Amino acid sequence: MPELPEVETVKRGMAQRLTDEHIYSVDQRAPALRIPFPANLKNALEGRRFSHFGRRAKYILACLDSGQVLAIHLGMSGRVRLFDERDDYSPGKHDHLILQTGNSGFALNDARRFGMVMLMDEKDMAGHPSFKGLGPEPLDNGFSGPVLAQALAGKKAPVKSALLDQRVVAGLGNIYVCEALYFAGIHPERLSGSLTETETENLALAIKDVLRRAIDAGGSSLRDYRQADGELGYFQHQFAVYGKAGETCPACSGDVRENGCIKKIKQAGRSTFYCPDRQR
DNA sequence: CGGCAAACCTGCGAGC
DNA sequence: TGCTCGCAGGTTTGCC
Repeated sequence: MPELPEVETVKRGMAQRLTDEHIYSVDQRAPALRIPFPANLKNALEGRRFSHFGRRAKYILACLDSGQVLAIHLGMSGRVRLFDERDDYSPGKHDHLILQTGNSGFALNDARRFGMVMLMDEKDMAGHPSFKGLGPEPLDNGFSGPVLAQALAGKKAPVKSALLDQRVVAGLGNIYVCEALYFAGIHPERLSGSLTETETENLALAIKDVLRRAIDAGGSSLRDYRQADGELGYFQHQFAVYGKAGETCPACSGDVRENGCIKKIKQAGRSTFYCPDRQR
């Protein structure tokens, strides 16, 4: 399900609910998701307190008072179901990990089991294989047109594929790459290295803008903490091109045409949606 | 080295 | 109604 905005929304829901909560039980109901659960998970968690929550790329970082971090990746179908009454939760299908705290708790639900749960010392995180090669956080000040241009320079892959590469920029997925390219007016098949300075500037701005708007939409759907489960928030109803093949994009909506402008193609095995008239 | 397809797994909607 | 097919928001591996 989740790309950066959804993961950020889930993280905020968890932070709101679980910060300073003490963990008193860990129920691991499957041996593994995409990778095995950490062998010492129960021991490492029980009795600890959640000190704070963070996010890096699409990983939720649940930080413990022990100095360790529980890093959760939701894969394609992962959800975090928060609950608020102690012992008030009966496991459902695909609930693979259930964690109870004094006043709350959550179940990690993942039908496809593409998700991951890892445990590491906070101080070792930066060097961990899953984090070492990650590119900049797109919403950080350090991410800009020139930084993006640098990362794309010399790459032969189409810009669409390059933006999915977490080493170029962290946290984007198929949906928001399509949306950002649309708002930047850049054709997804353009070669990465061929973008002008103006185009990389516009692209960096479009990435920041579309992510911010999606997080805002997710945040607005968060008034009920139960919606902190990794589903696309209301923003999915605001996609300009993603999933809209054959429909008309917002910029073309004033034009008279028989068929919608939005096309769907495959790039590196992934669907790309774009408007040939507005993306060059 | 870079880029791409395949694999990991289940659920869902479309079409017959 | 029920079956089969194709497709799905991610990451990693292994092959060219």
